[in-house]
Amino acid sequence: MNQKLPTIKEIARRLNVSVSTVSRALSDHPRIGAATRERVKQLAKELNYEPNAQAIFFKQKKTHVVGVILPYIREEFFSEAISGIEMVALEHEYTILFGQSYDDVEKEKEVVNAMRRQRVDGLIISPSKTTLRYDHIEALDNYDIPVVYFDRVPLSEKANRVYCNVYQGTIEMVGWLFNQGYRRIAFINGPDKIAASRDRLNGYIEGISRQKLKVDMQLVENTDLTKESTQDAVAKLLALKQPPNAIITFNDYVHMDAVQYADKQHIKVNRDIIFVSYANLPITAYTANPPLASLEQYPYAQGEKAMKMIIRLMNEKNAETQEAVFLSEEILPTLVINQYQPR
Amino acid sequence: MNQKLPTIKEIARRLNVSVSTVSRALSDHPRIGAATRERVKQLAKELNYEPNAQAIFFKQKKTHVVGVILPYIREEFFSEAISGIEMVALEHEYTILFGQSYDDVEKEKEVVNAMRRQRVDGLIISPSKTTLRYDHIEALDNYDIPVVYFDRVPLSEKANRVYCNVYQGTIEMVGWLFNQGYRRIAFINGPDKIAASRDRLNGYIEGISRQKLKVDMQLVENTDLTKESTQDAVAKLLALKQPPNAIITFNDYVHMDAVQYADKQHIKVNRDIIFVSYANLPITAYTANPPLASLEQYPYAQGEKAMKMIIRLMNEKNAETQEAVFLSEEILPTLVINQYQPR
DNA sequence: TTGTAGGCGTTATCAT
DNA sequence: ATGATAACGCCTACAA
Repeated sequence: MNQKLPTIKEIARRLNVSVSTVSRALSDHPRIGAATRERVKQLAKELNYEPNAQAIFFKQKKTHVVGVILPYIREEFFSEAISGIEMVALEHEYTILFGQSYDDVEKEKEVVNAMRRQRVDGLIISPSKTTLRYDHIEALDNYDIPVVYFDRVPLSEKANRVYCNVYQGTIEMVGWLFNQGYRRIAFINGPDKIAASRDRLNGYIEGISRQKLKVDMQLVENTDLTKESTQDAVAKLLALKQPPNAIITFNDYVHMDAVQYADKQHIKVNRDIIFVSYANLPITAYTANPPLASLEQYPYAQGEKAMKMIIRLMNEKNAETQEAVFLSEEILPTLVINQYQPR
Repeated sequence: MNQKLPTIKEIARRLNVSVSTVSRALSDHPRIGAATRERVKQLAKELNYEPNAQAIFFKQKKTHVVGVILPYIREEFFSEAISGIEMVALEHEYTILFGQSYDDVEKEKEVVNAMRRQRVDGLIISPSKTTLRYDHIEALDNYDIPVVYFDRVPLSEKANRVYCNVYQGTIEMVGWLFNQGYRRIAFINGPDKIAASRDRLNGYIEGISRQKLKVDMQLVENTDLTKESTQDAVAKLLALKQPPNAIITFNDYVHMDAVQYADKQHIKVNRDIIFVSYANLPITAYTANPPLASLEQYPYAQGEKAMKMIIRLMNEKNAETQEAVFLSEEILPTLVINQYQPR
């Protein structure tokens, strides 16, 4: 073929009617003759007519594009999340503009601006771990671009958020460890500025307290999520006069670095010290020492919810309604116990 | 703010000049007075004017959107690849429309059609493993949408392709195994319909032959890439009268399933039988039994090349030039030897 | 029930 | 050097 794509104008010309007639016929407008409607639809089908989405979006001042910014797509958690986003987007005929921040706030700014210039209708973002101020994201408000924070949500409630309640999950996790007989429960938390870490810590403290144990802050370390930092944290815990017999790690990636190091230090992972974690990534099933338990955070479901939320916000924007009401959706995690024999 | 975004029309109104003057001033058109140019640029800056990409693309009949369809983004190989694509896209102000086929040809058709309706300017695709016919993709030719096949390329040369030369890589791999003293080298290949498998097999046969060994097809099994199928293949190899002492697997995911099964069968992985693989995924470093060697295929670089190729094709399309010339780019893989002690 | 015309933001082609 | 106008594809208020 390679001929030009048919337009309503072309159909109108061939049928000797006006473009508006064609437009109405194709959109089943009530005030149109049944006969003409069929003639138009018939020819449209023959010509393989498809409306030009670009033209429609342009006229409507919409792009039907939603920006999605994630730290690292290669992390299974985020690739699952974007799959959930994609699924809902496809159902609603939205398109995903994809970008990574590589956990770098400067890169994040670049990508946010690129998306603004592309006039995305909305943005779903899981901010980088170095993002402490949200100015560059909040600036989108000036452009009427709604934003949904996802998984890594700001502390402030003045934002639309979808996240997993790791606070509750952590309490449950500590309770489970207690019931298994563990009393010296350590925690390798993430960067202390981010909400994900704060929630875990609060859950940990609450969980320990509920078991009438004393919170010992010597058992709490932080990692900036690099391998080196995680290993430092493990080393500090191992060097304690009374080392822990259980270690909770920030997520499965931290877990993998932690147990790799522990293994090198001749610790029998999940026997001398048991390890539990967050995320429950399928890939851990293949690793030498999977976590004995991991908190499933349902990234796919989170992605779906985030996309549904942004769609709702984009529609409300049209309606020009309310005065700064923020949406929030919480997912309850599940503690998944791994069935396997530690070596 | 929340006011409407400024347009050239608005700037023109305020400056009492015509829109065309503004347009020319902003685009540094030669026939424009230096004074007016500065006045316009000044005001544009004050108003934070940004050209409406939608309007420009609409007029140019371009979307500046490139579709990318991958089987599974959660596979590290593909997430690396899309990162390479993203990087080049960003540099050239292209946007990525993202979709997954989940290795299902029907889903792939859906996504391809969705992208066609969105009028992507080009498509980069790594076809699903169940894609045997390419009609639905080739149909894009009728819409003047260039296609670049990526990694999993069709056998036919009548397509634009970016791929890794696993044929050469496999020869090298077999040579390395031979030099290490292994003589019974088995191969668990992928689905035999896809080019990736064909190339590996040819490389294997050539590699074995170059070492003056006899090709024994009993040592060659196939997997459809599911865990079960892979385990069947391992089982068959183990059941041979003369089992192999080295096994090459289709990729690191197949490797992981294979060694997990071998381990259950009380094989000492990488001692009784050594395992080598393709992809060299970082995640394997955390697994119980990483491949002793893995063929690095540089997915990021492949992604970059694919994006550059599609950009070139999209530009040529404009020029309405040549008669079906197909581009092809090949990346040479590297055999990476893992430094670690098998258990 | 159908046609006409204007507009979305921008660029290009004519004029002036 | 600058302005007026048409055009891209579609929709819609208004007119007939």
